Amino acid sequence: MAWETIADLLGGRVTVGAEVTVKGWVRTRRDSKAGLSFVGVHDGTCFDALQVVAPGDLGNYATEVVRLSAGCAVECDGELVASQGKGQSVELKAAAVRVVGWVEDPETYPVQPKRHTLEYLREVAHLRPRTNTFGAVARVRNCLAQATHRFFHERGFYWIHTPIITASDAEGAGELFRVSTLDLVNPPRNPDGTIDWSQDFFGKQAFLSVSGQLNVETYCQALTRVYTFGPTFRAENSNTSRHLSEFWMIEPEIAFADLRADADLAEAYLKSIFKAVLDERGDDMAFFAEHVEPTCIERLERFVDSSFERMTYTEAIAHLQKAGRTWEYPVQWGCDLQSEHERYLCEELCTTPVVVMDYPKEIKAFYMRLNDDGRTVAAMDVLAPGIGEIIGGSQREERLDVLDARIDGMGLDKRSYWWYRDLRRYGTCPHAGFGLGFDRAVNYVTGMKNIRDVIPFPRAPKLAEF
RNA sequence: UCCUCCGUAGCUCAAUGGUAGAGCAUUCGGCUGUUAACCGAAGGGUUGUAGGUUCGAGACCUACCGGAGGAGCCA
Repeated sequence: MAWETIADLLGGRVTVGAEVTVKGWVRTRRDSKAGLSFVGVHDGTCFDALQVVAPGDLGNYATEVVRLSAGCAVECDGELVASQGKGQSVELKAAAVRVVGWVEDPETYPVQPKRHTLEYLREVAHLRPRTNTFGAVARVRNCLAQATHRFFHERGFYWIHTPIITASDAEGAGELFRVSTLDLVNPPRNPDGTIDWSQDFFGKQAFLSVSGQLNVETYCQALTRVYTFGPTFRAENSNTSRHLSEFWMIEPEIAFADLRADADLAEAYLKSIFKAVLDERGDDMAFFAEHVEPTCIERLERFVDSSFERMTYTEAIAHLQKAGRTWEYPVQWGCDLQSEHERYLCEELCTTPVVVMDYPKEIKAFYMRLNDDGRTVAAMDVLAPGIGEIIGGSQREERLDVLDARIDGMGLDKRSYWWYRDLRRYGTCPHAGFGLGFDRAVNYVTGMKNIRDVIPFPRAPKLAEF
């Protein structure tokens, strides 16, 4: 008998009348003393469960079938038949139900067939994928990841595997996790008492990468269109619903391109992966719309059909000053946009994602290209309702003299960037790119409020149990 | 890291400073081609931890631990 997935059985890809085997985990059991039981079986291949009808004349009916509880692993053989009941089109008329793995203490099985809080489920992260919510998140997350690779592949981008261990805090993008094999209790020391990093594994200080951007720029300057997609690490003591210590970032980089082309790419990319979710994960999105965020489907549909609002930083400041309200953080040209400002722009003023471009150079990174006005850089942030900054990008400074002036001006050491500066010495060209917080994108799509609930095993301060 | 709120049964939550309760789950019984089924019964507690106030603390005070929301940092 062929082993079929529940997605294929419920999706009409197996003909009614076929003899099949199904393997999965029990969600619910309802007994009919008329002599049969209904067992809801999930295998995670789609949102819905398969109803397995177990007749009372099965050899193990009294001894095993009626003892099935949530979480048990089973294999069921039987005929796929049209359902007599409501709620499902087809069901499995079981000829055999084999219990592969029992739940040893049903009373304390952490995932009961009832509503659990997301906070509680975080404490049982090894079992939460068995719930409707986390199964749906996992499938949508995968859909977004596959759609990401498809989007870039179809446009001639190459996926570059940038390193996870890096020897320099190149970007200055935050606190770093140190990678070291030195003895913490008794490290080798220099004559002046400081730690002698030359004796460490890499012969110098090393850290987990906070961004693949600087590395991927080198491949951009050879392969034209490239991107990274991998884990990124920040050791900041951030305790919020939108920060993780380990998160996944997508960073495309395009040569012979300016900031406008960069914004165009960001918009096309987001629309593409959101459309994939609408096309491929209707079952899961229907669940999110019903139980998590009622507007999540129409929000995506509107997103795919409309265009981003675009404004300059200077225009954004003007909008905020005209908003007719007092801000906790006063608004004036030159200040960084705070959460309350970003929220107003995308949630109230536009009610759509907004691209803010051309920020003051003082509040942005050294590698962003200086505009002709001499006071702004070609940077952009894409702000999404409910999430905040989902994309940060820029056109890169391709002129060596300007780049050097920026490095000096920010008090950085040019020698640390020798290979990055080399790119400007050998065939430099305009180029641009952005970083997308993948997990934040999953939040936006699903309507899930906390970033710890859209990554399988969240890492955050004091959180690394699983 | 800062501000605010929260911590009671396996889970979700009640309980004026005065005998710790309900729903779901679990076990047992009844009923039914059932849909988070339904009806009845039973078991289940060092109220996050450690001190303190009080005749008496789940409740009030202090510290710590854990969680949530907001802020900062950012993606």
